[in-house]
Amino acid sequence: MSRAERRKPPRATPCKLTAQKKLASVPPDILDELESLCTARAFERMTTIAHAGEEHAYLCVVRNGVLRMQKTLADGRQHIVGLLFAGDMFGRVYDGPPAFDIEAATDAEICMIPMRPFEALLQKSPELDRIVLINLLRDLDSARDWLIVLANPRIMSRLAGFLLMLTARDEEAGRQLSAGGTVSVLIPISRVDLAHLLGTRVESVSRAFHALAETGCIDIRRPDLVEIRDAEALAAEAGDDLASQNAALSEILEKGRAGGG
Amino acid sequence: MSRAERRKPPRATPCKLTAQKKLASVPPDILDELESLCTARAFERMTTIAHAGEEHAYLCVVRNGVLRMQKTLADGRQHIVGLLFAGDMFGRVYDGPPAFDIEAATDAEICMIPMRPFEALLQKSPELDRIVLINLLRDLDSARDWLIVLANPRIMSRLAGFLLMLTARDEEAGRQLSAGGTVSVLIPISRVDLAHLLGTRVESVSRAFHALAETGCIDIRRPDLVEIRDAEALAAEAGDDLASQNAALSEILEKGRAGGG
DNA sequence: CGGTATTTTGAGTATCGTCAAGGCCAGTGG
DNA sequence: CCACTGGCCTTGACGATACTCAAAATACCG
Repeated sequence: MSRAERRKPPRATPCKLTAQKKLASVPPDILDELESLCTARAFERMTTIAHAGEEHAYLCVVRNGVLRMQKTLADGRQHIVGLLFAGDMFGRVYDGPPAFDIEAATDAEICMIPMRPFEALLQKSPELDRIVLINLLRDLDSARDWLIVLANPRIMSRLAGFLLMLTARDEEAGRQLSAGGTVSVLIPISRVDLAHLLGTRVESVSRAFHALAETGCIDIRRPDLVEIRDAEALAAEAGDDLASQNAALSEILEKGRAGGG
Repeated sequence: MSRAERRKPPRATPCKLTAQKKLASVPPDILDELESLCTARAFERMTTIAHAGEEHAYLCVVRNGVLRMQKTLADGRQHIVGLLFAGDMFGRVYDGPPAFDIEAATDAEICMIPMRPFEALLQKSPELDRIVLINLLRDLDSARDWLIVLANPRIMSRLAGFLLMLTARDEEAGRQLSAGGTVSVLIPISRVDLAHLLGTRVESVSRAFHALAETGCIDIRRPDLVEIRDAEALAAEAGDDLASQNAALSEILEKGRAGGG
């Protein structure tokens, strides 16, 4: 079923873009045009949303769920270079085909706007253009965050970095942590995918999880659900440079230090 | 001396931006305005060009030399997240302060355009805006290339990937390789920096260099100058996914395969 | 020519990758 | 309702690789 849905995305419904606070600065008339162009579509887990080498026909905004950007190698192995969460955009305006596939890591809903009309709108609205540009800058920062995480020689440290970045993405989690409490993080991808993302093997990922649990940093509730018990220890394990470098993350740790002792 | 020059860049000279083929599609009148705003400045090796946390006052284009983007950690260690070569742009339009320092890895000349007037020009010229946008997309691809290189578990493979990306950046080198010949690549950063970039230690980098020399992939002329003897073997070592994924690189290898046997 | 920074080499230890087997969970079919 | 099956996660053992510490060799600069 999911394979058959690849080329014809299912369940097109109108989409309320006004909910996206990212788009707050866009003038109402442009926003109206955007909404008329935009359809929300649901994708099942494991379905491919965009293929590497095929020009993006849509500019997309993730409404909910998690997407993964990946390169599928000749031998069938997959290499993940990033994850996309709610609010993230993708689709390369003005440019040629992408180098990566986009797949739904979980069931996901996506706002899709046909590319050509979107580009036309981009030229009409400097505000919208700015948002796209700033969004790209954020993506770049995010990719460089990943570089720092991956540059860490120890797998356990890389996993710590991953967990922190996952937490930083989620405002809700941030609030709970800064209240001095613990927070549960849902890990949206399998161990295999996580291994690809961290540049290692499944077994090492598993061992790293349990090593972090051993030191009291985390508590493994389910394979895909961990509780952050000591965010600071986790940050220390990740190398601390990560925390000092990521604004959202350092804010969380800062608050946690003040509130939770 | 070099420390003193940090805040007041030396030797401001007018700058011919028409030479940048990237800017070919910009209308002449806009280009004139750009050139009147732009001054070229020379930076000595090791001098800081932009500080993390300080908003960029200039949009910059590298004329020659190599720059490194890095995070300086609390304990003084430095972590490199990318290199900038001739033609590369940096400076975040519309956005807040950057998370990384920019330092000259070699002596370098840089075109600097004051940010506010540049942003004004950006709103006047959709062509210029597009160029900035597409440039960002390229940076993003480049960062993701790095992710794939860094995800490789073996240091020797990461070094192979680094050398190939270095070669792919340099059109001259590409041409020589595609003629079936060998090509010498100047490594613009020290072993320590390279170790930081590859997420490992100096000793391992050194060993990896000599391991690649042992297998005949490269020839070490000087510590900072290696000759690529077998680009294909290097690509195989780097994992091949890198080559298939990077357009410039695969083109070079393609030509080399056809021309040099 | 001497002093310094960088690179290289060596030995020992920790970590990770590989191969193999076992356990847990959900979905399937009796 | 229960046994079976397949996918995913975990654990164990062993060899390969990389990190740490220490020291020597080389290149660079005045």
